[in-house]
Amino acid sequence: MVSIRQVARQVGVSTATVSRALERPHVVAEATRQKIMAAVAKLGYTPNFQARQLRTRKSHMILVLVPDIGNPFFSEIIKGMEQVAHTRGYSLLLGDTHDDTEREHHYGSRVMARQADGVITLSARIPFRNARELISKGTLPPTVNACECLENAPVPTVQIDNAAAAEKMTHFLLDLGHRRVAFVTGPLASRLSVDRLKGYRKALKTAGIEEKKELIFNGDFLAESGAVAAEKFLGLRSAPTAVFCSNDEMALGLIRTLKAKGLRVPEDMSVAGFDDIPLARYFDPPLTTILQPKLDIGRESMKILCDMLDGRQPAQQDHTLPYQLVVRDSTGRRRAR
Amino acid sequence: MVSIRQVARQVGVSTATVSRALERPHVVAEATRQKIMAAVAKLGYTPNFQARQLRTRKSHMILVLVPDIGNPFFSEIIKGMEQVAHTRGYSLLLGDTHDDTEREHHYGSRVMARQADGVITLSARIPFRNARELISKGTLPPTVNACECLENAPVPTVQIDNAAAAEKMTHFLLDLGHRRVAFVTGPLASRLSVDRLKGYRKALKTAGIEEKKELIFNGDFLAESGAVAAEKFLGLRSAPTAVFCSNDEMALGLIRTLKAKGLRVPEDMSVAGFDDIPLARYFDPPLTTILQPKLDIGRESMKILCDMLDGRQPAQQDHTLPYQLVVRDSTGRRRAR
DNA sequence: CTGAAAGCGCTTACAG
DNA sequence: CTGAAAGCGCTTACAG
Repeated sequence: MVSIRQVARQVGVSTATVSRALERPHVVAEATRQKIMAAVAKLGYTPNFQARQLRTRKSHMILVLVPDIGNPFFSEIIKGMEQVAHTRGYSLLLGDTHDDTEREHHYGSRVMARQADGVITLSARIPFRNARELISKGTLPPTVNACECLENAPVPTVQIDNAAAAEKMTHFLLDLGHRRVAFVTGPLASRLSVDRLKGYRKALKTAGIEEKKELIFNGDFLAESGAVAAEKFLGLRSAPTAVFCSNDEMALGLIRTLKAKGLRVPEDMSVAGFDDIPLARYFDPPLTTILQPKLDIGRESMKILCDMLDGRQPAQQDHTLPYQLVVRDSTGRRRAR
Repeated sequence: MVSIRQVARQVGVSTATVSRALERPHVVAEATRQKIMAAVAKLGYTPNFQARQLRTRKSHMILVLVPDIGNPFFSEIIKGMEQVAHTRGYSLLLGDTHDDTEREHHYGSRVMARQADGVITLSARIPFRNARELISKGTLPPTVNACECLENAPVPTVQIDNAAAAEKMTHFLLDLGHRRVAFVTGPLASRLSVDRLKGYRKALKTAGIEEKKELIFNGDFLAESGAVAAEKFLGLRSAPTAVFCSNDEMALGLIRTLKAKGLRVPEDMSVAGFDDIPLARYFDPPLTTILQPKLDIGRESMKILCDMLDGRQPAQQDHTLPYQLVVRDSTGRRRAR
């Protein structure tokens, strides 16, 4: 590896001058600068980032913690993060946590070790072992949360209003004449899943419809659990005429089972999803769902973190982005059976 | 930030001893070690990675370059990479290149700057501006390629035999009685897409079937291009009875248009895909496709790179992983019209 | 088993 | 506009 000293020697200047020529070209005499640039090119010099980072005490890396990078919902968000990070001179240190606390702490320690300047997490936990202590001491490293919600923590959060979105979708189904509207939850350990359930409940209440326990199925966001939910709902004495799933994958799994049992969607049962993953419009039937602005969630959370690293604290804690109810063909008016 | 000096001072030993206690505990007297560990805990000391990296000249980071992190095929592969990286003590520096050479070079320069010890790329290019020169000088940083194939470059490649897989699928369709088998390519700038096309052609040739130009559609791996392909094929005087798409998304887009036009799959037209993304089994009909071992591709490529970083060159350049023809319901025997 | 010292490759106040 | 010097926070041969 060629270092700054070799460039300096070649040109006959000090390393300080080489450093300046590279970092703040205008403070160096033009002639000097040109000689330096020529030497840099000739020697194929690339500044050592680690050295620079150590000296400037900045890594220009952002740790991104995701429960499952294979999930298309998350990977879209990360795409948005990368866009902003790139334009602002940061790189992504990616940690797939498998939703495991140990792994979160493992990666979180990289921030403590200054390998990253801050962290954006897509799960509901702060990834530091001694999070409470750090918070009370006011020494929590710059942290932003996307999609989830960290309670009692001074951490900016970027998400849609999950409860309101779920409420809206439920009302939409209700307005279509459905009275027995079932709901498939996500893993209830996550705040976002709970919020969606709340929204569903609130809509029922507003409409004066009694909540039926058997119409709520605890899913896990995987397509297969939608399939299991379908089996269960179909086994009921009185099956629902509409099902609202907490994500698109579960809706897809549910629809598949419905069709396998000879039911038509939406004629025999309406089905709605949540997220609007890229393939949702290609489902058969195309899925009615809640569009989450995935790229924007990624972009906004990264923007906030970068601002924090630049010393600008966000004006507010909660950043609520707009969602959209996308009506496609998987939902329809309730029909007499 | 508390540094190693403060720990040393607290215990009354040198920084060297603290460093040893942390890195090679057995070379330090047990009593000393315990005092040090106590101080570490008390002060909340975390070693500074950047300093360690600079000193040891190892970043323990791997640059992973992906054309589109939002693509579920790629994100599964990255998942596999992360698994191996984590167990071997490496972290992922993620670069989304949008298939853009400039961005590849931007991220590639991070390796030159020692911010990463090596790179795995999922595109067909070596991400260094002066790649040729580096190769001829023998100073190419450790590089591994996954899924694509870098010609004339001393870079290990991990992939399935795309040509053989495509050939097998084509034979499968032919054996079902189809004679007019269409093919939707991926972007032909990529070697892998060309290989699949080659396999398709070879199968036709072996079967003694003349290749028809109008039965080959140049797609781009997006669902929409499958839809466009469907329009085109349906507009032919003599439409194909089977279509083989170079990935699952295009197959899905194609199927949607087919259905919209009133055709049944597979009764009126058989459709096959490639990759076996997680949702492929939930398509309607469930998609016949080539299963690529995505996690294994990720794992294997990371294993090879880590081995290289440990000084172990891989025995061979090409690492060909097994694929699988998965027959589901989107393909069937050719029927008389 | 431990310490003093050198050094990884930069950047930056300070002085001129 | 430029240089000498200090220092970021570690690790490691060397010596004892």
